[in-house]
This record gives sequence, structure tokens and C-alpha cells, in this order.
Amino acid sequence: MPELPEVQTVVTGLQQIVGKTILSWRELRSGTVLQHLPSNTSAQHLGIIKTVTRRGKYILITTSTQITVVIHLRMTGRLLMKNKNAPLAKHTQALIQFQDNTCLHFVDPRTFGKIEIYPHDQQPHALQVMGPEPLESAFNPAYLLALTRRRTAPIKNLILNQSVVAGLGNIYVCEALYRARIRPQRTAASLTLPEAKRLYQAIVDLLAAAIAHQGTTFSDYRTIRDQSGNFQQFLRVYHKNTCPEGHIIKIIRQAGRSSFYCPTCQK
DNA sequence: ATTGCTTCCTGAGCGC
DNA sequence: TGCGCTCAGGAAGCAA
Repeated sequence: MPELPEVQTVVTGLQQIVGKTILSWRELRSGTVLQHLPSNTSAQHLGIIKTVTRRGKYILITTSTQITVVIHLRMTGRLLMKNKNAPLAKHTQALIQFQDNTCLHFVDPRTFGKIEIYPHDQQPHALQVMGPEPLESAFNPAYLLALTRRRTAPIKNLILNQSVVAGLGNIYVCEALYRARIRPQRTAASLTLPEAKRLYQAIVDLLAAAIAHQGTTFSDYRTIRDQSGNFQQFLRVYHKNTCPEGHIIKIIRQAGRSSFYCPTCQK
């Protein structure tokens, strides 16, 4: 599933659409594109792409006509750059067509992904309450330790929460907790200062390494050139039978998701 | 305020 | 071979 490193890889790839003129968008599956523009705005004149950026797991595309296109891939969404008359893959839900005969395809089998079109001064509520970017200075050991005080939720649930820290999903949370040697079911408040420091460092190092390897392809994620990521070969606990030390991995259920951890290495 | 459960959806993998 | 069942999970919405 696309988490921060995968979304960052897509956004980096999408820098090639900056400067392109949008001709139109097409919604092939009803409900995929949510339009929040005033009713007197013509959707046919979306303008020229100015920027493509990332916030958490959201992709933000701004245009010369003061429009922001917000895309969330959820679990199985893909964005693929193709030429105008390229055949449509199964589950292609929407298309953004450019004047230069290229086209951005949004493919999503499970249909949880969304494209939202906003005026530039509006954005989804989730972005307004989103926590700091983990690779920026607002996210640091002191911030993480302060947030965990008086919180009874498991540490895993806390760092999955996008309003605590942006961009982490199930894979990187499991991996970060293994690298920090902390069990996922520990209450947040039970973390010590050294543990908070380890967790911070594990998150930062892990995300940087995953970005350097174009993300993790577990099932559906691809780059915009339809290539797999390479970080899956560096996973230590997620969907593994044993950790690198040879201990048997345990699986428990938390926040509706599978937690993979090593009962020996993680305390 | 915080926590946790349910819902959305379809393909893969499994047992029989 | 093919059927039916279970599982995968991000985030909104809601209940406690």
C-alpha cells in the first residue's frame, strides 16, 4: 500500500507534468472524482500544472487557474503516465488528459482511492488536522515523547494516526517498531526517553531508505512508469516468518490491521 | 478528549 | 476445476 515513501516516489515522478496544460478530466467510475469547485467554474479550463507536492499520503497538484487537485491512493490506487491512445488497464477509474497527448491514468481495483478538486484556498479536513511531516524538524524526539504522555492507546495505533505524524501506514509502523526494539502493543505512555529517541530515529532512517529505493511494492503499488519499488527486500518483520536474528515473528491484530513483531527483539 | 469499532471494496489464496 | 470463504487495510463516521 502506498505510504509516505511510495507517495513521495510518485510525486517525484510526477514532476514531469509541471508545465503541462490540462485539457480535461474523465471519470470512468462514478464517485472517483469529487468536485468542490463553485458551480460556475468550467471544469474544461483547469489550466497549466504549477506544482506537484506531497503532504502525508496525499498528492497535491496546483494549477495556474487556482485549482488544487488532491489525490489519495489509499491501498490499491496507482497513477500511471501514458500516451493519449494507450489502452485502459482494468479498473481505470479516472483520466487526466493533457494538451501534449499524454494522459495520467488513475487505476484502483478496490476503489477506495479518491481524486478531489478544490479551489486553491480549500482542502480536505484531513489535511487541516494532519500532524507534522516525519522528515521535517517539527517531528523530533521531544515532540514524540510529549505526545505519548497520558496516552493509553498502543504506540502502534498512535503513530498510525495521521494527526500525530503524517504518512506512516501499517508496513512502516511495524518495521520502525522492530528497528526501535519496541513491542507494538506497548501503551504510548510507557515509552521512555531513550525509546522515544530510538523510535524517532528508526522512523526517519526507515523512510529515507525506503524513498531511496522507490518504496515498497507489496501488492499494487507502482511508480508512474509502472515499475515496482525495491524496498520490500529490506523488510525485517512485515509478512516475514522470522526476524533477521532468526526468531519466529508473532502476528497480532491491532487497529483492524495485522501487527508483525519479534517477541525476542522487541520489549 | 480519546479510543476503538464498523464500513467501504475486490483480488488473492486457501480448503474442500 | 471451481466454488465459497476469509483476508488485506486507510480513513471517515460514529459510539462509548
